[in-house]
Amino acid sequence: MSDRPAVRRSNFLTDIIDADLAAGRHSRVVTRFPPEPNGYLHIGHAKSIALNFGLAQQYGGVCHLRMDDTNPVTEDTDYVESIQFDVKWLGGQWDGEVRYASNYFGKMYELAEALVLAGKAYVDHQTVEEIRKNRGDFNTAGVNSPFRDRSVQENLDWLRRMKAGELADGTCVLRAKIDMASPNLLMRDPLVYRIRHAHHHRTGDTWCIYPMYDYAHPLEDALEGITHSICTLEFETNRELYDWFLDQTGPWTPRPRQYEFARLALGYTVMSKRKLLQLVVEKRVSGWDDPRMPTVAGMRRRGVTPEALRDFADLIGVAKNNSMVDIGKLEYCIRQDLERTSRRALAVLKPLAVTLTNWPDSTIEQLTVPWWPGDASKGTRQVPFAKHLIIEHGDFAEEPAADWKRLAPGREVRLYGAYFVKCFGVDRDPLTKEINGLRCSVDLHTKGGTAPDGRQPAATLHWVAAKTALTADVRLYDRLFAVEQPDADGDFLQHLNPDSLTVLQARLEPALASAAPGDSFQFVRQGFFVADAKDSQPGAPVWNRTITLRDTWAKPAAPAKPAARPAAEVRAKPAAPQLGEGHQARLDWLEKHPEAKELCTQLGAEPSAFAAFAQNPADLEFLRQAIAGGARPADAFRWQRNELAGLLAARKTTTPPFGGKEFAAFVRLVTDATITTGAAKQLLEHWCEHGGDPLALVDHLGLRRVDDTAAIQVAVRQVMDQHSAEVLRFRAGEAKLLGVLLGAAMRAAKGADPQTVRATLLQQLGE
RNA sequence: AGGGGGAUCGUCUAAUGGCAGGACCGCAGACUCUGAAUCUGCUUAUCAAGGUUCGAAUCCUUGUCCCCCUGCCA
Repeated sequence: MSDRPAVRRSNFLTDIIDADLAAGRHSRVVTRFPPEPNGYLHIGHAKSIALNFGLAQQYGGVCHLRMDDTNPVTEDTDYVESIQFDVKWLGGQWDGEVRYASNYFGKMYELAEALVLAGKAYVDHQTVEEIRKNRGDFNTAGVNSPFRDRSVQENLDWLRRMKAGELADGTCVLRAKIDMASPNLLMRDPLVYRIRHAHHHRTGDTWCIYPMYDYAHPLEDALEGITHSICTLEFETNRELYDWFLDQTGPWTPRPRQYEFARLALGYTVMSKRKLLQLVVEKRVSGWDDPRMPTVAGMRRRGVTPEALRDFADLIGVAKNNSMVDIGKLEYCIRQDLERTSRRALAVLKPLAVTLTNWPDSTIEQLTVPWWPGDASKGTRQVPFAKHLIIEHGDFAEEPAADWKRLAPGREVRLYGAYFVKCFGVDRDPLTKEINGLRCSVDLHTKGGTAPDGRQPAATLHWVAAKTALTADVRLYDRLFAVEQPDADGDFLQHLNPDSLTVLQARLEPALASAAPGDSFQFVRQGFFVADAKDSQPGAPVWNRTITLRDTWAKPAAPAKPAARPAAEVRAKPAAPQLGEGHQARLDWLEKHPEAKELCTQLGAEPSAFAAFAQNPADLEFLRQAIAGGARPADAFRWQRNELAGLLAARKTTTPPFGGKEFAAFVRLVTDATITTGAAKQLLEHWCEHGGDPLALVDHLGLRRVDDTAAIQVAVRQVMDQHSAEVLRFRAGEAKLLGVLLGAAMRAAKGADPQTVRATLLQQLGE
């Protein structure tokens, strides 16, 4: 995607892909970016684009660009164009042609008929309200539709009439027959097709029924051979349905899997399409590409580069945490890129006239100034210097503060690329008394900015010559919203930043007249500016400020930092264990189950914790069998609860691949000291994965306990030799390195007792 | 209430039972023809309580807090 050295990104998705590749589930990675063509792409999409295209690139796979155009009433060809443009601009290179969900309408319909034939879908004539009402809610199961048990033939007839256009919008829908009592509301007979007599931007009037997202999306993925279907967190609940539809229509090779990551939330802006649209419609901004908008088009016009956006995506990473990204990170990426790519130019935003009293009236000197500071080889331009100059109003103070470095009465400064000047007089408007001009002298021996005597002024100022300076519109943009979370409460519009746009008539050095639309410059000491691509005229660019320079001196614009959490408040939190109502309920449960209670007493287990465990009948029975099999009760309980449970959870199951009796044999291995605890964990993991006989596995895996102290000493010695640096540091006082050394020693002295190894290590370390 | 997710410096994110790391921000200094950039250094974190383990951010238990799900949108 870019020519930068490929960085190895590591996140939960690369972990999954690594595992898939290692296990041979896929031989190559196919991802997709599936926007709905009903709006402009924004920076959140840019994150998704970087992710999907980046993952494909990182693994040598491909990424598809697919328009998810299943709802004809909101979608449009114009959006299709802008989306393609933006994706390309961001550097996304999709595999083959642009794809469209609508390309698969025929296949999707065939599969829907197959669903009906298989008795897995039915046509429902309930009204919208009835469907909603009968779906139930979080606490109550839904009720079956009266049309749920229609015959296959009847369903097929109705479906074909829907497709044939015989029915008006809303007459009926096709629903999947799943489970109206599912705790996941999406599984309560979700809609598959609805009737929409609407013109589709691609299929025209061919169809009058359109598939719903939950049905269409998995099929689009499967049909395209997508391996990893990556979407945002709010679709987690939809995954069960995604899998259901694929299971009912498959088998598919490859079989796509859906994974979810946290969408981007950025401070001082809004990201929802609805709110962005509202800003446009209500003319709070000039359009989708207003430079203050977080849209890709807006940022492009603002002067943000695709490189900056990609760097930003890399910087913020990918995870499942709901997070709010500090907008400063975006600003950092923008500055960092522009810093190394932009030419430097002189422009004065708020003018203050300067007259050089010792400069000849009519002399205009052309100074040659490099576009890149300190590197004339990359190009120079002529900058005229004359008697009447303009400097930045804010660069002069009549009564300077103690740390003031700029111009003041009696002080000398350097003019960028030109001469040293010294102020000796201030002119005022006779009426307002405001300063309207400075009288200065110029040191003619400092041409180019260096003094023969080597003196260095405290400041270097930007400037232009009054007579030759261009006058141009410069638009100063700031954050669109005044608060970090505009949509946290109430109406987000009330948080609009009234100062998000300021238009100035600025004075520019003449060379800037030839800037092409889209050209970026750093206006020295001001910020990065781009010639607007829309409003610039040939020879007369209009400028947008992309971003200011970082300013560590005067920081009025810096947002107040949220105060650090007061430590006292943290400590004030009650340290006492909080026992919820579940605690008492579990104790009550134990009272009602004397057998379990007796077992609990026998184990010496904490009653509430044991009850929580014992409330699962399968787990309790497993434990009973283990005890019956001869395992010491407390050990059986501990190993089952602390170790086995975790291993099973990691394998997404609850039933172990062996019975309680076999488990007892395993537990006895530890109790009778045939193997150490550490070895037992290894054994258990292997056993869960591959099955077999635990006793045989002990020798097969070489886990039998080793008590040979001589062998342990050799192993420890070896480890110390291999980790001499750590040993040195440990001896120098870094006690935490004992863990590293001990870990290595444990692995070397396989099967040895940890205490013995530890003692041996400590002893040798002390020598 | 039910279901699905999540909790690590102020912010974002690593560490897959063995040295809590990086980046942004901030602070201090150096350098500077941009109070920028660059360079150097520094401050700051495992939601809580128990348990398992030689060793826990990581495994187990119980809590706490946050997000998502009841469109014929995607």
